[in-house]
Amino acid sequence: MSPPWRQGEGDCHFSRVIATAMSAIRHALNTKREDDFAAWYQEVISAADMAEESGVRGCMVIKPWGYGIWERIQRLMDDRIKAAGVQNCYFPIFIPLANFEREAEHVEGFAKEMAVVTHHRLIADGKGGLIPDPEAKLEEPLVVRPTSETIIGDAMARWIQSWRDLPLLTNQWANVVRWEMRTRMFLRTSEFLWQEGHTAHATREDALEETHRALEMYRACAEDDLAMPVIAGEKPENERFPGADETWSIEAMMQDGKALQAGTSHYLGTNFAHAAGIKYQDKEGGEQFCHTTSWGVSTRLVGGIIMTHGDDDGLRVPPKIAPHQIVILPMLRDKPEDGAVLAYCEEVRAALADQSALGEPMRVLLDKTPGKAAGKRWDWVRKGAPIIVEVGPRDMENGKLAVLRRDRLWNPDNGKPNFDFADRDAFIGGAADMLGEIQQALFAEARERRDANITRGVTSMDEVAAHFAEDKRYPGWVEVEWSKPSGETLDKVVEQLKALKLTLRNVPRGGEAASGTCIFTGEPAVERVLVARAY
RNA sequence: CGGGGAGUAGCGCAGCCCGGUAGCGCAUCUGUUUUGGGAACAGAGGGUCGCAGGUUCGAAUCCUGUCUCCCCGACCA
Repeated sequence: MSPPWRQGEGDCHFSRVIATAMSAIRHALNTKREDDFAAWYQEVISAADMAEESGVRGCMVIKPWGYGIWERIQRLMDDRIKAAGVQNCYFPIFIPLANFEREAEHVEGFAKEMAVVTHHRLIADGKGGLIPDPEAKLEEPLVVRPTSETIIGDAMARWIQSWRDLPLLTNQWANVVRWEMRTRMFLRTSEFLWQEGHTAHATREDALEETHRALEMYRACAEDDLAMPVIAGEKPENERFPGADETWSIEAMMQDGKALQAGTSHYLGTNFAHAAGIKYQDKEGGEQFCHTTSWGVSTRLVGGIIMTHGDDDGLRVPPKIAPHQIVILPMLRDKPEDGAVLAYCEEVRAALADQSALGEPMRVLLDKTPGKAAGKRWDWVRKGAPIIVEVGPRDMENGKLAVLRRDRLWNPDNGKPNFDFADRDAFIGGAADMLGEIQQALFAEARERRDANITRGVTSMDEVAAHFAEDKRYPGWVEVEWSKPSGETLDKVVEQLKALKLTLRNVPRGGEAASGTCIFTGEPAVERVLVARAY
């Protein structure tokens, strides 16, 4: 089976490059996806200058290009959150230990990966170092938030008295800490950045509606903003958030065929309401517990973008989330005409920046840093700027520009960068459309790849095992019918799958009804569930 | 947290077994010649060899501890 990134591309540009000129192409990265996907992923992060190691286990320094992408995601997501009537708040990073003890499943889920603050002062150890002062031990340890249900639940209990106070719709942008055993940049770090929405409602119906609204918001953001196709659906019981009655997710397919849980939305029932005393008086004067929800997406999305859109030349950033959508590189030669070239570039920059693309002011960078344009070009290719424009003295004289689209980097005929020597005004006039096209092209490519790699109609565990056999490097996902077992029966299913390094992803929302028998239990199937290797 | 691998200049690595002036390629800086598409040549700068102890006249090299990263597993909304 060929790698997923070669599938679903038909006779498109990239395939022809592969066929005709691959050997001639000198890629901007050293590692190819096909040779070592994990090493390639890390190389993209360093080559695109997105993040670096920090010296603290599992924690990273997010550099301007990586953080700029996160800021774009934040901006677009925050707009969607606010449009839904949710208000931003900020809650403390330190949570009293006692808060966590209230919800039994929640404790169990997070206890093993908690950072705990036990002292509030340091003291000299007599050997030139510092130690926590034994005299300054906290009466009650504070945990560094791994999520904020408990502390926000406290606030909700204070803020809600009447049915008139509902629904209460809050969100916070914050960092959280989970002491992970094994970390990977962006995908699983000990500290990460996210948003967590927390809402309280009068009824189960209202809370479920909010759970689904958030899920749909995530689907729309992933697909329309990040150009990352996802499958929205409900998580099986064993994958639920600790303390949730229902957990829903969006699952994205990475180029190596693995699934990435890219966002979750939980219906928490009245579990946290009981734990924190979130109650309201209804219209009849009776006391009721609130139904709550929580939902979040994190910097993990940046990892998802890398593994969805990256190629053997680095990252490709969808225009909607690119910090710079167009980068202009003047060809400077330490000659008198340099000034005129720069002025010409500045005119082009200003003309572009004056316009809108994809509903926002166009983000254009004139890169004046010293150095040859040809060298800087590859830096921007690795970073994945959607459009790179190079301008030399002769372009200036002729009113032209050399335009390079990152999604069509190579000329299939000669294996060289696929420059289009465009008329200046025509390019300026068409730039917004071109950015829209790139956004669409990246999404279409990823969606075709995903669709080509979901296998349906698998009716036995033997078939599943064969499908995910060792020699198949890119098996993608499999959808099977099952009886939705729970408890110990489900545990056995999970164990069976684990032996094949497989996990249950989700039951796609609005999927076809099941008609056959469960491949795990042999009982009549009730729904279809996705099975895949996962990050 | 268990097993394995690694940490030497910004990046990629050699040197370690067998202790004796810290090296190579790329990148950077300077100069010259070039230059419409990832320039060539010459010269130069840059390293407490992850950190802390120990052995030794002498440690990148040997020993102990520790931190961090990678791979496999366990774990992981």
